[in-house]
Amino acid sequence: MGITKTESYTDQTLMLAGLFKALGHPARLAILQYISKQSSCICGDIVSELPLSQASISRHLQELKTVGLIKGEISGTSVCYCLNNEHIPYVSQFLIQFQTPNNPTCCS
Amino acid sequence: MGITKTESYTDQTLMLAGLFKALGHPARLAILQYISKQSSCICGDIVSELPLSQASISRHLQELKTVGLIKGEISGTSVCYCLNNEHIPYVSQFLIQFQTPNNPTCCS
DNA sequence: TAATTATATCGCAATATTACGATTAAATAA
DNA sequence: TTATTTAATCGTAATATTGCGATATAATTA
Repeated sequence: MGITKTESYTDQTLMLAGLFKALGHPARLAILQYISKQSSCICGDIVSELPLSQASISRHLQELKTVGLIKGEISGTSVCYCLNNEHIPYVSQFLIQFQTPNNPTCCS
Repeated sequence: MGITKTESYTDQTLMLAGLFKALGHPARLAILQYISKQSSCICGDIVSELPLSQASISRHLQELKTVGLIKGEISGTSVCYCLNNEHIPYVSQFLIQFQTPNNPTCCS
């Protein structure tokens, strides 16, 4: 149905899935890397960095903001975006459980 | 368009985005956690663990397998799935760049 | 061989995502 | 006030995802 049975999962699982989902698009990864590369806040010159329209970049930025991966602040006519790394540790921590050695007797 | 301009990104970015995307659904996170919880290979009793139909679970398993997050091996009439942690370090490594301290002069 | 079991795939419907041009809104500059 | 600049939002079209019932496939068992 293209709709997810969200009521069946814990809040934590839903939150993590939301973060992963936001990270699950190459444009958003590129945006995050570009913002992270800058030492200070950058503004909408992401548009000139990526081969997407202003409208599309803006939508991706909103998605990243919604899940809390970036913050934005109006400054004049432009908007300054920067990383919000608050949630990154949860994501990294979650992945650790999958870093145990592969079971050698299993699915060779 | 619901289609991504994949030709604009590096293979590495596309691969990471694919992994994040696969992780970006609560059912798939739940499946991974369930598989990881078992000490040995488990089979399709994931179906009885999650509130999804056999067809839907099977689809999610295929997606996880496609991006290489799990491996599957036929054993009798059933199929044994287990984690493939091969790609996890890339994902974790990628996230490290975002773990630098937030710029305090930026987007208070 | 026929039935059973376990899983994958097909076909479909509902919803979501992606992208963009056009428009709107809000702040600044002329 | 009127332009200009910058970014968000609207509307639309194309494609993707999610989910399930039904069916197919493949190995096992009777």
